[in-house]
Amino acid sequence: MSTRPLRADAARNRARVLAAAQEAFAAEGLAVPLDDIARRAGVGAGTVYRHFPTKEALFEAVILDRLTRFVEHARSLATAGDAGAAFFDFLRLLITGAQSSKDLADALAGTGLAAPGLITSAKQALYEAGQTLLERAQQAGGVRDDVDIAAVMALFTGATTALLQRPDDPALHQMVFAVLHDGLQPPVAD
Amino acid sequence: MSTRPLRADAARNRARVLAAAQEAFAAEGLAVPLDDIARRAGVGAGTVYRHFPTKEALFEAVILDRLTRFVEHARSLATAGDAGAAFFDFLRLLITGAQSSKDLADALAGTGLAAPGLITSAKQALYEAGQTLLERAQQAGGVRDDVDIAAVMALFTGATTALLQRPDDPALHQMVFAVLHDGLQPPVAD
Amino acid sequence: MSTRPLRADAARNRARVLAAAQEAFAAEGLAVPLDDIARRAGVGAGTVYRHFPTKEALFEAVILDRLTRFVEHARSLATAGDAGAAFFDFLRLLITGAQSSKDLADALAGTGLAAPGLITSAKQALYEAGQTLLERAQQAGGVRDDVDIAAVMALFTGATTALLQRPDDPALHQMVFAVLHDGLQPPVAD
Amino acid sequence: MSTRPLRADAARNRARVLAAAQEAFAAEGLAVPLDDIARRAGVGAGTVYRHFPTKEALFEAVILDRLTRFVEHARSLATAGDAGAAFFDFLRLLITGAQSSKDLADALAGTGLAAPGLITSAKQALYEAGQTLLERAQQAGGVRDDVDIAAVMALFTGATTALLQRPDDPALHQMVFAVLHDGLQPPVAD
DNA sequence: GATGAATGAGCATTCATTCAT
DNA sequence: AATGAATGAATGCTCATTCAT
Repeated sequence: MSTRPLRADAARNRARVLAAAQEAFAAEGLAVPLDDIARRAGVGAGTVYRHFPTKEALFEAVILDRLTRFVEHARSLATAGDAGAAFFDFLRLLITGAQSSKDLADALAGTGLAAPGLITSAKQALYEAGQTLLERAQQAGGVRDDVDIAAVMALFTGATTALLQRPDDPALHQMVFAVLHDGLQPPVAD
Repeated sequence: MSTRPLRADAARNRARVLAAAQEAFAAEGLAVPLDDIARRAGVGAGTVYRHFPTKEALFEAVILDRLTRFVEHARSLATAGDAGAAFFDFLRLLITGAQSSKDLADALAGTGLAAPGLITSAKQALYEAGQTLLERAQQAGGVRDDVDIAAVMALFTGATTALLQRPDDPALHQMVFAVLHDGLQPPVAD
Repeated sequence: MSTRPLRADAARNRARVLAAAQEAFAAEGLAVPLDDIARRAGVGAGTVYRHFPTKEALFEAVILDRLTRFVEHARSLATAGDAGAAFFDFLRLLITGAQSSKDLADALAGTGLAAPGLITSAKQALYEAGQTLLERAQQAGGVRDDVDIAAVMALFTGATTALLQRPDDPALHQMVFAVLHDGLQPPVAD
Repeated sequence: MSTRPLRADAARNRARVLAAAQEAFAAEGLAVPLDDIARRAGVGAGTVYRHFPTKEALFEAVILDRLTRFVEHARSLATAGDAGAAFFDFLRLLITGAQSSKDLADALAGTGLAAPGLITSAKQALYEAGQTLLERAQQAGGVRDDVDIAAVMALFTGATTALLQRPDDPALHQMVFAVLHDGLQPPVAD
């Protein structure tokens, strides 16, 4: 009749699986065998399936977790004083964050499998948060008016994917970011 | 009208296999089962292997074919009158061409499997051709001086990857290209 | 009475696979498709691979199992009173045992694929055990001095291979053994 | 209307295929791909099939060719003066000849595929020729009476198979032959 | 709930045989 | 007759998913 930590155990296992999957997907992409993830998590394959009905669902959960944090961060930037700076902070965050994870880059770029509904929603949320920042920046004159959030995301997720191949080249990253930054400036009034 | 091989022209079959592989790889990436490619080509699996000793070799041939055309085109631009325009023509070509092919985008971005030697060489050739155009453009004052060809390729292959998801949105492509174009301009002397 | 796995005892399945492989290899050599072995064992192909990472590993295990028993038997003969009799017991054992198994005959004769390391070691152990018996028999005057264990093994594994084709002819076996037995006697002192 | 060497060409091709197959089978056994044989022979795969309806038929022809020569040799020994010496010459021939050819050893030992009819007949012929030699030797007191040709063949084809693994060890061959030779002697009358 | 063994469809690749040229 | 391209069944092996314990 004692309160055995059943629920706690389950929750802990779920977390461990998620963490292991994050690592594994980030390192090797969707191709990593599910058994590997289970082993990394220190659980049986069956346990993974108890928490996630499908490998794809696990992938979804991993991405969702990451995207949610991005969205939160983006929202927290929405009230910053300097709208232009906030927008570029967001973009830099995007590049930095995705750089360490092949999976996220894939998900954002739409590469890989067809994105399940939840991921699409989360991307949608991210776009909306980004759009808020973009609009504020545009109104503040920090960003040219003739771009929308889709274009911005395409530019940055694309760059992220490309930079993922050269993780140890900060000069390259700097150049890429500089071009994007300058290209997003409003035209010089003459 | 039947799909059976009417005349066993080896060359024709090779071409059909290559074409089928191009389609298939473009549509689904390296993951397409080789049997599917064979079926699309209307040949047996063995025939694919007669022409390409390995699935990877087939992929290589497909990419090589595309890359070679790019390189040729790039080289033909090297003598154009307006160096800046030639450079941006090249970039537009890159985006347009890669847009229809996940495989090429992957290959250029370095995503997917480790690129076999020939592809690496072809990429090298493409970089060199691009570099020539870039340098001429920079000397002509059409492009900022502080970027190198690696950065440019990262920006454009990345954008290509991202745009691949939205093939039917010319406005988006236009915006993306505009940002990259403007971002590559030399700083305005004031 | 059904062939489906009633209780998923891994050990039992492993044993069934091993037994099936023994039969199959004995009957048809290394050429048996692994699926056939799986079918004989009443398991899926994947199960075979769970227990043996490779077809070759399975073969190795089968041979190893047999060889080990031979070695044990040979060693147990090393302390017998009559050294000559012990030696010929060993040889008879070899013929009898290998008779039912093309695979063992192959392995001993070195036919078939290159023997993996473990088999080579086990053969080495068998040779050593045989050598002990041979030397004792030679010292006791039961066997001619001008043969070594390699020659003896060549004679007996060879005979085994040949007799394998006529498993139901005890008279033939008897003749063969008699010739070998007499040929191994020391020269008659006159 | 000239007499083009059609027949001659065909015959030459057949011979080349046979020679190539002999080499290939001797070196690698039945496992050698038919295309390799065709390439070695400098003809197309189709040409091989024009002369031999089946890979197995080609194998059969190769073996038959070898066996026939053995039979001829054996028959030529049947009239030799020293019946015992003739018999042992035959046996030595067997060992020497088969030693260079995995395929023949296989065929004689009955290893490999089920022997097609023709091979069985040729083996039969070889047995008969051997039996003649054996009987003459037994009558001359050169060989023990209680063995038949089947036993002798088992002993020698077996030894051949085993020795095939150690082609560069003449001392070993010598020992093996010595044991068989002595074992075949008639018992010493005391 | 957790475990990890079992399943079996799926994939790249080989090769004997056929057939268009 | 010869060629060698095409065929397609077969094989070893992987891995997402299920299920007995």
